[in-house]
Amino acid sequence: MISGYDELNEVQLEAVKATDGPVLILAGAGSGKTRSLTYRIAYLINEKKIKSSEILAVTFTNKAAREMKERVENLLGANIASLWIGTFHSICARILRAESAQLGFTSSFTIYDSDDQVRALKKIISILSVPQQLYSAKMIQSRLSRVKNQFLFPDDLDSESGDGLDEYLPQIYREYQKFLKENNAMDFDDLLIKPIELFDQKPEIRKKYSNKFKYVLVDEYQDTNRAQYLFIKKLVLGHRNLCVVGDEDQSIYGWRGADITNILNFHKDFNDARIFKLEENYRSNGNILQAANAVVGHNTERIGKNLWTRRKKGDKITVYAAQNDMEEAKRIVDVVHEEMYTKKRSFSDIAILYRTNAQSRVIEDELRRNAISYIIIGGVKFYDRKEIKDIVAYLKLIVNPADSISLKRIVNFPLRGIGDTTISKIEKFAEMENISLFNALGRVKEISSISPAMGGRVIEFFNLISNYISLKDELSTVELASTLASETGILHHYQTEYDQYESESKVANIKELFQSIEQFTEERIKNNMESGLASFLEDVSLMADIDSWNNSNNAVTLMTLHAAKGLEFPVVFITGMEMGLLPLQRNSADISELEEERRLLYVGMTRAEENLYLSFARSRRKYASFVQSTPSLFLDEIPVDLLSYTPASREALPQKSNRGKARRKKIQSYFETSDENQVVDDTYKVGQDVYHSTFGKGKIMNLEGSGDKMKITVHFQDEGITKKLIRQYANLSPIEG
DNA sequence: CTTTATGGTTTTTTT
DNA sequence: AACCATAAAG
Repeated sequence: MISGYDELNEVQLEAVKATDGPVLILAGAGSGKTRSLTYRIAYLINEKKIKSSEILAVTFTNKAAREMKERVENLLGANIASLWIGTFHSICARILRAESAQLGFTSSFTIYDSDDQVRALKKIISILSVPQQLYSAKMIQSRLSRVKNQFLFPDDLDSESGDGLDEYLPQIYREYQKFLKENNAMDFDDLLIKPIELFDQKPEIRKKYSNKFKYVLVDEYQDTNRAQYLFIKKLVLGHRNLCVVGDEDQSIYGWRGADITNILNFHKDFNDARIFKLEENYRSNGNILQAANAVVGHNTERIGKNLWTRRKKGDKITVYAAQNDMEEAKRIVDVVHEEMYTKKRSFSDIAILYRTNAQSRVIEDELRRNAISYIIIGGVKFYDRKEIKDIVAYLKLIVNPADSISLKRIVNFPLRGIGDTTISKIEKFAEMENISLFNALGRVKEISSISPAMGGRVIEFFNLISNYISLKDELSTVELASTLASETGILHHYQTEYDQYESESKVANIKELFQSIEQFTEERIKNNMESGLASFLEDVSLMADIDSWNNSNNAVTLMTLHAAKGLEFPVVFITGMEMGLLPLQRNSADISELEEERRLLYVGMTRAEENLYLSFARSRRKYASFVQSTPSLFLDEIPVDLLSYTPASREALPQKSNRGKARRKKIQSYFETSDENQVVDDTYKVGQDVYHSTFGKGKIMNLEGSGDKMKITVHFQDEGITKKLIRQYANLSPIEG
């Protein structure tokens, strides 16, 4: 018997012991969800004598997986290396590596990130001659990803309905999948889809995994999408030992295809499911919890729960109204100092949250000026930096020579005098010969339109990579990476091609990469796991920013509200509480999107243990100019007696409005009256004459959309051209008469 | 054929 | 302000 079950409350203990059959744990914020899950795994192993290799636990981040594993090991006092625990993506990747041959891939397939996807799509779009002006590759990528997350295939798509892109989508989808297969690559979405396909096509493989994983646990179930749902459903077919944990109020990934109905309808899928509600919050002071409850209580898409705490009420929530974003940042710094001196906080007790990454800049500047150390999660990811991606692309090509996206990324970097034209010729040749682009490089001499001099350069590159391919099993990953960086001249390039400051930071990043490879290898070897180059690359692809964060750094943490999920801090700032920002403008018109914005705020508020500071700015720099804004309607949803306004802000807050219809009307009117574009909207009509500074006089042919993003098609007589312009940037002026 | 300059376009959240 | 695609220069 493991000790410590007295750490659990009654409901938690019941939930831990309900091991067999479907179980839904509705766990409010700070209700000891992780603790319950941890004990449940320990209980299965220790009391029910289930082997750790027979348990599958799915978490939302790799960091959560690592922490949970450590906690279970501490409870058991034993190593549980054979427990499968990780994100959907990493678990699926692991299955796919093992079964890749069944799907016509090799086990060293490459995982394409969204940048790679866009590059691939660009190529396909040009081949299929999809009107590029109308649909950017980026837009198509997100559309396609959404479709794939819903486990839809080209044939499932209705090419007639919706906008013009639907006409092309099935075709793009087919070509894109074909391209991926030729490159021995899968994208993020394939990682989820392919296992399901495999389970459907080969029932014996489904059974194999079903039998292996006798107990399945899924955390953050409210953020699963359809593909993830199907994967789990097929996996537990037969034994049905499935335990899902989630909180519908914390569902914040709808935009990524997460389907809140997965959790709302769990009891319909499994009608004998036992449901446990964890409603006691151990994290936040009373006032904070009450405020958070009040906010999320305005939502309709919820099961509903009554989250309560025995903790003291604590301080009121401070609301600060700043003139502009700089002042907001200054105020944050003041309060950070105040918290440190009066309450003896350390930097690591403090988190500053915001809706969009762009907001961090001003705050960072102010923190730096005041010598407050901070770490920032998100923004430009470490592995997304150019200098890192370049080296990683070399490594990817070495592991998987079929990967033409990585090849094209580096074939002329550092500059080798091999340009686009040459590559297109080789690509054409590869297609004709039905060989990979890499193999075509080796046969460049057979292409008559390429000069011998040029061919020589190509061969040199081909030999370079071939050499590394044969070396890859002899050298360790670090050795490979560092030799590569100096031999190819990448290091030299970054040392010389930039100004000193930039150059130093880029070189430092490259060194950091080497270090993290070493760290990874050590860690993996220690745990008796796959440690080679391929596994490092997979780790890199599936790594989230939060995964490498640890709170032991003595620094203030800056991150988006999304990234804050699952974390807790004594002191939390939520900044930019303005209409248009939180809720974000484009997510405010649709009621269910507005509700997701509200949940996002709820997630942020419930991160705070003792002190919560909310702030907004009346004016904020956006792009290159200042925009005025009004306070977020969400502020209005917090009972006034829980708030303490900084003096200046009281008059800036909206009047408390009536409940019900009046309030909803108010939400709408915010967008009707406060959006000044609406007022200007009748400036532009079809047929209207306009003037443009570069194109001269023109006539409006068509209008699409509204507001800043309105697309205006104008025919310019003088130039004899027709252009589609976005209002925000177009700088058109109407001509009277 | 490659490199550089110019001008047009663009920011939501992320595995 | 920064990034990308295309056009002109080398």
